[in-house]
Amino acid sequence: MSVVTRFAPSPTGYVHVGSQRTALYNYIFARQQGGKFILRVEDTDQNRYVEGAVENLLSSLEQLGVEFDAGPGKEDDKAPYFQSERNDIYNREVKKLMDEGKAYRCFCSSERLEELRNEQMAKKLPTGYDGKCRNISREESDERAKTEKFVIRLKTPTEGLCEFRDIVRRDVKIAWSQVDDQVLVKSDGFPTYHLANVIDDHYMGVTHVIRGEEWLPSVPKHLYLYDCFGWKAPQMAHLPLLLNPDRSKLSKRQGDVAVEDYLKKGYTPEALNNFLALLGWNPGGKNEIYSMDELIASFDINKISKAGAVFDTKKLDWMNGQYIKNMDVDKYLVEARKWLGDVKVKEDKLNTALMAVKTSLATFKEIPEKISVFTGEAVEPVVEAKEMLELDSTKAVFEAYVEKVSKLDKLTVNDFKVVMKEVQTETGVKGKNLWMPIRIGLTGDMHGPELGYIVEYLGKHENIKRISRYI
RNA sequence: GUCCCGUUCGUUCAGCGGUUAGGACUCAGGAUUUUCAUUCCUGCAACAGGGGUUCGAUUCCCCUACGGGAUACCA
Repeated sequence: MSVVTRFAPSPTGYVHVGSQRTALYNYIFARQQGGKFILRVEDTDQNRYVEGAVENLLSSLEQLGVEFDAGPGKEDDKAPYFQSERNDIYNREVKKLMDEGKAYRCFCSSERLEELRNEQMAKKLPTGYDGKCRNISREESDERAKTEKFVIRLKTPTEGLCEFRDIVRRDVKIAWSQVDDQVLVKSDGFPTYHLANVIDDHYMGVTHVIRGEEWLPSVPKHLYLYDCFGWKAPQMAHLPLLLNPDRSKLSKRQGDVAVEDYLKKGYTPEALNNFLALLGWNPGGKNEIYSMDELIASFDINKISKAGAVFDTKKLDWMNGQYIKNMDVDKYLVEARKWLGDVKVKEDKLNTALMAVKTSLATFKEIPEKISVFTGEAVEPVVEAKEMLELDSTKAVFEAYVEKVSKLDKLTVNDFKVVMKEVQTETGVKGKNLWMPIRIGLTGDMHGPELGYIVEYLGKHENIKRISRYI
């Protein structure tokens, strides 16, 4: 049977990087197995509706190149892909459960439930529904349903052990006594995650459920539901969580968690995917840079690690820098131009300036700062730089430099090289004492991109003007 | 409280009964470069603790500690 995986986020308004990794693993595994990857929107919680969230979700996935084969906008015979539009299916299936006595209406108030929980906690007992409405007769239940609010609960086993195999966790055992009579249908008539998830996965033909570790304790409920329906359960793979530097669950409070945040900070989709894919799994070997195709080729679902991984952006920075350095020149130039911000650069010299900083970027967002050496005025030299300017040799270099440059019509990178050669011959100064004063004289700074680029960018007159100040 | 899951350098990932415990990032030092960056080389740095099993445990089992998750009419 062909593999079908799915990414099933609830539309919260942004894509969490942890979700992105889950989506990535589902996508990669499906592609590798020659299977199908589907996107399903889990929007059964009416209270959590966020305007524009679906558009945002779709756009984030598209930007990162995680392409689904079926989903919103790509409907097929399994559609709809919004859970909020599938209520007929859920109702139909729940009725079966009710008729077979595997689910029941519960009329308990939320106040009673809360009280119950507090009592159980106080007595150091496991918390959970006590089954008060479990044995109400169908007749009485039907009657009360006409006037009272209710939810529908699953009648889960009360004793024994639920044992199952997880691709990541291997063998897991959970006692049924720990499993609550899960609410399947809320009082507003919408299904809970547990119900909708199982029904959808079944009807959509999902073969592998790859999702976050937070779902592991719910697996018995899901397995039992498959059982009640007489369906074959998919294989499960519960991924380790992404963590904050203090090892708590990665959260907004301790930094950016949305994919779009990182895109806005100038990280490339390729680097972000590469980085995320290697958090929890690694093909081994020296190389850490993998294109999507390479990830698909080398991914091994059986080698996903069990422990949570800290989302440390240091490595992301390095990785992103690698992607920028190795980026095709044309692509780089197009992308880099989007990040100029307020910096005003002469159009005819823009490419020169951008190429000069290509190898020094960690993210695109650094571009304005990095190319400001071209566009800005010279900064005030630091002490060490000033000392350099006061050297006797510097005076000779500057005079010779101005003299040579004055004779030229224009000043290109190559002209500059020739000039420097001549200055060196004439003054006898070479090495650091030759080059550094020119750099400082022009920019005021001791560091920066290759001098030739700067010289060419500034042009003949500006060169003369800036150097002359120190003669 | 109860249950589940986890624990190898600071971070990340290898290792799957016998290894000088390996790679990558970070950091430090060096080489190259007119500077910074790049690139290259070198170095620092880890098996949470305690019991077993075994001729031999980082690898298998148990306990403890620590961390995380779940415990919702949220997903």
